[in-house]
Amino acid sequence: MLYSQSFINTLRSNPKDETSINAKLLLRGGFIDKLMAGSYTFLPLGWRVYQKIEEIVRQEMNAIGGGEVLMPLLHPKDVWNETGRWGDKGVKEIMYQFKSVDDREYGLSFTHEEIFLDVVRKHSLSYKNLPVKLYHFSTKFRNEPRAKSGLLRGREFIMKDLYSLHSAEEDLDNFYWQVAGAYLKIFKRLGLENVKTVEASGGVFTSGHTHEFQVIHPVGEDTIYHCAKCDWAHNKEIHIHKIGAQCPECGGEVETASSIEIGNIFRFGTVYSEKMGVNFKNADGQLKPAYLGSYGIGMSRLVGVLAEMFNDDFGLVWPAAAAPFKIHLVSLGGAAPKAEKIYQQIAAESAEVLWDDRDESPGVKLSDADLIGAPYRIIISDKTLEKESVEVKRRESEKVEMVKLDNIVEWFKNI
RNA sequence: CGGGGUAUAGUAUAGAGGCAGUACGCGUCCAUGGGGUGGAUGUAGCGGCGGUUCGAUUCCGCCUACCCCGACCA
Repeated sequence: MLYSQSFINTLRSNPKDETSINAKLLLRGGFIDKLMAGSYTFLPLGWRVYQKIEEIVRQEMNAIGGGEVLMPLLHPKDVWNETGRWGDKGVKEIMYQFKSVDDREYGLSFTHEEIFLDVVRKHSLSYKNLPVKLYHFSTKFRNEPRAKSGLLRGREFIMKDLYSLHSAEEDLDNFYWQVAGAYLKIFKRLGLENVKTVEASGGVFTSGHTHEFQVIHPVGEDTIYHCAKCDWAHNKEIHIHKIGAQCPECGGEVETASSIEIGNIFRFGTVYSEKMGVNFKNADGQLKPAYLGSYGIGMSRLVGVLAEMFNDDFGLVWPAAAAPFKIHLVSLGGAAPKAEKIYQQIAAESAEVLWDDRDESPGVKLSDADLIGAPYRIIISDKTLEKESVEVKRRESEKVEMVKLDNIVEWFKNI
């Protein structure tokens, strides 16, 4: 992609009204734009990052048998009344509900259990049809009392939510842990190594215990208690042990940490199915309520989390899997014609190259490259051309490497 | 929702009860060409409503928006 044609506008100074690292860097780098508190536009760079993450999540959801769909965001009151959630105090606090000019009442989606159940119950289900596993990427609206921290807590954000319906509790349990495994795989692919699977309460969603996926980070809003030795972890809400106490699993020491929640999984059992009449025929021909699970990942929040975690004094340092471009090609001085050739050669192999073709000073181009944070920077200049070479540098490293012009395409094939 | 803070150009910032300034950005021109290069020139601004005043962007009040702490939290 050509820089000059890409609507990339970096800022020289930090925005005065943002203090969170992710908001500062993403705004400065031209990844996002703020409409209002908790509501951001993803600009071309930011959307590329989002799409990288989305594709990874999609692959892992498909791998566990999920079918991708897209459910509506505008919901009629009636379906929410069936579960009794429309009038629920906790729900009313976060759900945007309103009356239209036609005097009918609507709500904006903050989750999709009701809609998913409504979709599946319209078909005669037998145990042979189950499980059903559907997921989608879509906007969630939540009237947060306080939006904050850039992309970490918005009033409108993108979530991946997966819903599953089962004929037996054990089947739900199995799938529940299968999703947990897929989630850890996703986070690992994104470069998030130390994600804790934390036992927690279900908030407005369920009275049973659930599991959250938490990244340990100082800006986190959550507090978790986790074992220093094994995988045991509890959310503060349900935690009854003291710091320094022994882990109930392995006897190791319990530590506390701030963390950011990036995913959450729920087992609802048959509660909502009973309320909404979501039944299936078992092998004996009897109608039984189906078992529901739901599983979320905060997609847009994940962009913020990565920005928050992967940066330095000069800008973002994207993990390879989420970087908007793999290669940031900078041409200096009279090297533009050669740069164009290289650009075309690399672009022919993959679209993952951004060529800064602007007529700007070296300092501007190099600073912007740091700010944008692609994993590899290639410089081609009169100086490097004297050696028939380009300079290659990894974003997180100081070291530069000279690579012969003739070998550059091959070089990138092998990384 | 409670507490604290802020509001001047696209961005970041000065400023005074009486013509609003600087830097960056953006436009044009010249020079330059490996870490936000130098010079010339142009462009664009006091969040809203009300009060005090001859006169308010400045003082006062209210509102709104944004940020932070707390409460809350798929």
